[in-house]
Amino acid sequence: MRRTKAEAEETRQQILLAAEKVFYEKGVAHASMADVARAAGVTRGAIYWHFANRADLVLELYNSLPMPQEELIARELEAENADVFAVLERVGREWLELLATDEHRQRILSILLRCDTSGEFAAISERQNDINDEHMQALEAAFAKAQGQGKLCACWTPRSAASMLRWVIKGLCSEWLLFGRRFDIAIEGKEALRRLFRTYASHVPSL
Amino acid sequence: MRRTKAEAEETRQQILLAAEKVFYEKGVAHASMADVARAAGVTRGAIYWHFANRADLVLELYNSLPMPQEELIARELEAENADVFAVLERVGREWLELLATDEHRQRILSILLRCDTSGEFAAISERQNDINDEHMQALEAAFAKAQGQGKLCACWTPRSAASMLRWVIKGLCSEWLLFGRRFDIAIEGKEALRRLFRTYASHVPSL
DNA sequence: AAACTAACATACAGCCTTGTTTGTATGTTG
DNA sequence: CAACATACAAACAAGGCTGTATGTTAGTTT
Repeated sequence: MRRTKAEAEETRQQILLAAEKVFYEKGVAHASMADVARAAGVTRGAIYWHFANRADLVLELYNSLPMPQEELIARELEAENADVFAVLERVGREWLELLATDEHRQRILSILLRCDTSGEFAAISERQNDINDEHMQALEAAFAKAQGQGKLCACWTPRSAASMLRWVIKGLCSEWLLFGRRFDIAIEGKEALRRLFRTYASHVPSL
Repeated sequence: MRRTKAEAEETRQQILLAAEKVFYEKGVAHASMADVARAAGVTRGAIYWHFANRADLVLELYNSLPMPQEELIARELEAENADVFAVLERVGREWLELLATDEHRQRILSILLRCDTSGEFAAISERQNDINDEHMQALEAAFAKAQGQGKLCACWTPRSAASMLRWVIKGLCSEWLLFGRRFDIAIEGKEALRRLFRTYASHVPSL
């Protein structure tokens, strides 16, 4: 039963939604394509028409997440007298708020966190790694700029500051997502960021 | 071919070692019992004799990890004039060093991190959660003690300090384990702990 | 030394999955 | 309005995996 292009796109979205639900509940590894198909109200044929295989389906799930405007942030940080800490803290806060309010993002990130990165999903894992590397470079550059402005406390290096920020956010998010979301990530995260950036700026003797 | 008890225990250990290797390389979900058996030089029969199923095997892998002496630490912290920060920092450092030097621990923790916590492995996940909760309680109590001694900077609460410590360590470990161990966790972790505990102690105005 | 049992190996049944292929009805295009 | 391509459904083939049941050998007990 040939459908119009719009209808086809609709079923594609349905499949993605169903995959999100099923993979989140049963785990990527233990959910079959038939499970997804049932949840989407189609047959496996439809899934294999729109997606090459399960790995591709997960990848598209990942791609369906709108990513924060990195170029915009980069431009903000490039400004001559940019307040690096203020920008970074705000971006971090926005990211946490985005995660806190977008349930799709929560589920998809949970799926990716729990999904076995070896084997068929290696590609996804590698892409995340690449993105991570870029982020770290950008972060380190930003902190270096702050250091040049004399704003970074002497006990931090750009690298150590960037690493610490990344570790805290990563720990925070994984704890929240995998641990039943037993605290308010927006609030606690905001406080943690506040404290962290305060220590970046405070004037404590170097190590 | 009936073996003596000692020999049986030996094959049990062989199976555990093989499981560690295979699960680490292929991921728990995609490795079959036959894979493990082959790697151990036995048949699946031997595995099913020693372990109930795959989940049990993973659980025993987890149990094979010697855990740090929590009671000993607790007693140290209970001392009237205990230097809480010094103890906590040392314990954190020791934990990172233990992880850095013990490859079995690295592989097993990697397996657990990447293993799908829903479904058959829910039990393991719950146990980790319980342990986590205990740790958090102990940490919070320790920081509360430090606060009582007037050593905790006013901008921290016992809870926020404990959370931050946990997030940093968790972020640090997952980054290192899942990310190809591309930095020296003992050194960088030591530095991060140093900076973190310095901020706990430093006298910065409250939030 | 006979009876028993621990420690496996081997064989079996059956399910579930994946990927593909075929069929088909319906849009879409010239 | 053909001819073709699209968007699926349905059927198929093949294999892998799990759990168990059974077989077998060698310690162990009495």
